[in-house]
Amino acid sequence: MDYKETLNLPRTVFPMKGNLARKEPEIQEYWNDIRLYDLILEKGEGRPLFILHDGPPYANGDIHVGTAYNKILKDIIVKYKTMRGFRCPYVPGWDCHGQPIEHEVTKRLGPGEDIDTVELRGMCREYAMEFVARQREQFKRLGVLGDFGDPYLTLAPSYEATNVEVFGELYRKGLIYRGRKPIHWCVNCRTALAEAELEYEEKESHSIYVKFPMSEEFPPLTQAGKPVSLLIWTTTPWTLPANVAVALSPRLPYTGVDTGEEILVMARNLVDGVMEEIGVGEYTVTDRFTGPEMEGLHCRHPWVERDSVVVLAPYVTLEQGTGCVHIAPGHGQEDYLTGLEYHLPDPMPVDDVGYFTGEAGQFAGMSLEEANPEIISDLRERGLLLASGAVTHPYPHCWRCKEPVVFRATPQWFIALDKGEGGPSLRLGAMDAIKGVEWIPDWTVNRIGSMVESRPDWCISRQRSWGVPLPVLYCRSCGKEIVTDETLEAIIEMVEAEGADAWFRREPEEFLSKGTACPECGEQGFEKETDIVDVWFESGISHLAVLRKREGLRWPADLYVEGSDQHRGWFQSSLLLSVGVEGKPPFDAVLTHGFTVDGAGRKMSKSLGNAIDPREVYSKSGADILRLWTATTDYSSDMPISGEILDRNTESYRRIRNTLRFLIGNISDFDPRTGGVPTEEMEEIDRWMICRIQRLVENVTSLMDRWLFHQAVQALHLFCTVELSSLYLDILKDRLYTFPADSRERRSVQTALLIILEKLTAMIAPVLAHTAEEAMLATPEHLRAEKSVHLLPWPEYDPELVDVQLEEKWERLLEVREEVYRALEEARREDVVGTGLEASVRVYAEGTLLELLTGMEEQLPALFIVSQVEVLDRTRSDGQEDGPGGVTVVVEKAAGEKCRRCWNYSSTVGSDPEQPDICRRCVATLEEIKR
RNA sequence: GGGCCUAUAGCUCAGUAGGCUAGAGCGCACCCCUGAUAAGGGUGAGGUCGGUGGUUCGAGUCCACCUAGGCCCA
Repeated sequence: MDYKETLNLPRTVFPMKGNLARKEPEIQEYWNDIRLYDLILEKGEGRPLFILHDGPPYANGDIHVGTAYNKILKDIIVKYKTMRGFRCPYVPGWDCHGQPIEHEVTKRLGPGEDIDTVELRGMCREYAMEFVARQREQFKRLGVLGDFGDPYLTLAPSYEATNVEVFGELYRKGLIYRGRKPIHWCVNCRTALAEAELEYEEKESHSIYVKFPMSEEFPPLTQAGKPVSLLIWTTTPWTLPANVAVALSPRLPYTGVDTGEEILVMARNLVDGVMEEIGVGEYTVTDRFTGPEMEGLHCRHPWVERDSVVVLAPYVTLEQGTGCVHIAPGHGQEDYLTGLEYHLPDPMPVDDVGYFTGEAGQFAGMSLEEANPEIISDLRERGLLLASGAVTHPYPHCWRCKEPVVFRATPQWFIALDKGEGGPSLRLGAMDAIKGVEWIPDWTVNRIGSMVESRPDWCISRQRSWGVPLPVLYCRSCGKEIVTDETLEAIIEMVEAEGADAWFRREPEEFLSKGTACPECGEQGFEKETDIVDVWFESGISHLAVLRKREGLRWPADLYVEGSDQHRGWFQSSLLLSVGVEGKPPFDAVLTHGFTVDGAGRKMSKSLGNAIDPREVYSKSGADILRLWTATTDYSSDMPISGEILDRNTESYRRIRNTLRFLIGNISDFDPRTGGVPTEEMEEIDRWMICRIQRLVENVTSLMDRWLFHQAVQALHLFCTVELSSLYLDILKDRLYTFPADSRERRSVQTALLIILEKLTAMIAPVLAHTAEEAMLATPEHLRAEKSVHLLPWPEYDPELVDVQLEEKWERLLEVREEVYRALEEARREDVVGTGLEASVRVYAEGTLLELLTGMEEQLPALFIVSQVEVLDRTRSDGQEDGPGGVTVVVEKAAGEKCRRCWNYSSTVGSDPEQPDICRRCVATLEEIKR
């Protein structure tokens, strides 16, 4: 007879192999069919809100592993909070405007293709929407749940209009002003260029050494009675008209060099090289001094009637030049910053097309190229030129026309960080707001704090087409800026109705009531600002445009979750704009995660070839593998990912999956309503497991609440591996398989297994979103509480079910079990036994342990998974050496024959002549089954 | 160059207010099982806690410096 037929072996449709690549899309389709996202929100009606406000990724390119990480992490949090009883509407967003898209579209158009702004914007919109659509599908494929049918887009008219509202609000509060800032400018294309639009190529430039004569006393040098000059070196003579200062290093040593007739100031370590360059062989080095000693002294501009002041700048180095750097705040980024620091004037004598204006005096009307030699010869005539030559160096060129670009200050709009009209400045307000926010991990508060503390005013102008216009009109005749409630209202209304295109399509007068005259000069002609607003401004208002304006949401958000680069980016722009408008931060908590790096901790890059493509992972291994990786990785620093790391995660995944499979398979014939066993009537080990699962719930919940997802998942995995698979489930097999299906002993296990299955499935659901769902759908229908695992509540910890005494007792039993296994392994190696069931075990113990074991003697064979166990008093036995753990274990071949049914060895095998190859217990079981 | 951060077995992580021979799981090696079977069980080998110096009776844990790496800035 084939006794296998008489066993209760596990049965399930839940396959061992996940085949996630195929299965996950089916599950997602199921979610779609049952409208899961809506169902969850409906179920959450009336519950407290938890708002995780999504930071908008840029609508360009496909998702990479960092984006995937971010979205999955958010999804895990949303799913967890949902299960914990919150209503969590999640509205994904996209950042749709900006230079990279405009650049890409312009590039596709080809060179020299000048098209109308509105037409260009249309193409950009199309481009952005294409990537929104692509990324949306990719995010959904990761298992992310949210309002993907109606995401927020920064190009939506009402969103665009919010920019104008916020600009108006800040303008009214006096936080916005017009200033100047240098940008890369192509005089040929008459356009501003972003860093990405520059191509660095070798260029031959002038190389000149110029004297700036001191106009006041500096005793260490001037006491000699000779003229003293600072010696500068530059490759751009045309920037000299805009010179206002000479910068020295705050650290390096300087010296005066006496040529006989005069004294030249330069960095001490550069003297030899410089003197050779200017062709002076005989000289003496005089006093040594430092930059700070000269700070604030004045020199004369070579020809303009103004002084040039001595300042200090950290970027002055010994790499080239003289250690004295000519500063023209309108012509360089570093110069500009120094200008801000010292409140220097910023003359800008160069116009849009690269010609000097009247401000350049004698050089007015010349192009920069024409002016260069003129300036040099003028310097020579004045005796200020010490050397003139040529130098070849990398220089930025325009990506379109390939011509060299210039650095040129233009009027731009700024948000003032330090202006406070009747209140604290934006900076102080933001610093204060930071204190009221929970920063996760906690040290990130320092990072955002120091950044806000030290950042310069925020330049919000961009010389671009693809974005939201700065809503400013100017008087055509006097240049007066016009920003009034009236103009703002008109602009907001039109942008709401037609999108920001309205600004580019309409005439300036359409934003003014008829007959409006300039309040300054009384004229009536106006023009529009052509700059658009910085995209960081746009995304920084998302909390207002989305949380405030959308139904069902709430301002401020509970949580923002982004990568660490957003301390400079979105976290900060959102904070500043929120403090500016509302006086409060837009979030209660901010969780920052690190960046993804490869297995060696290095950043991912195409050239290194170490990048992992999330799309490849989900289409080969499954999104749940990526989700598991996300959850098991500590986000507080860099998050490594590599083939090996994914492999390890896949292993963990299989363990969890198979554990679920075993649980599901063994409750297929169980219905708790008819077969459930009350906890107090359960077998002791089953009660113990009920206790363990409570501990697990407590632990995992606490870790999740403290944002320690990786530890929570580790705890779940450990539970599956250690407590279930290698211990409990292994022990149970005999009871589950060989006992009568409806016996109390078997129903007791099944009751426990079902409880464990339910809790486990629920707790993995936020992470293994698909697998948990699949597991739920694989359980018998009458056991399912909901249509989807994501509609379930999070398991509640019940301290009533924790029995500390029971735990202590079992802890000791498990220690003994370990000793038994060590002895069994020894016996196996000596060929005494193969499987544990071939063994009979004698355990020698003493004291309380002996008492404990004697009391459990009946159950020990099951616990050790051996056929026979005898507990003996060690103190009464001779020759038994002390074993570790307080016990000594002796293994022998089990007595009797192997039962063909339950595989235990027993001397009762053969006692029933009709069934000679099974044990007495199995004979009885078969009798019962027959009935 | 500056600010913030990271560095514990091949991989992912624990290491509580400095205190016994530094832990776990995975992987690996070897063995068992074949009634969770492209599964399951067992035993075991892996770490000078990035390096150097210091504080201390005692440091993975505190301090300084260095190295490597990450983000941001220059």
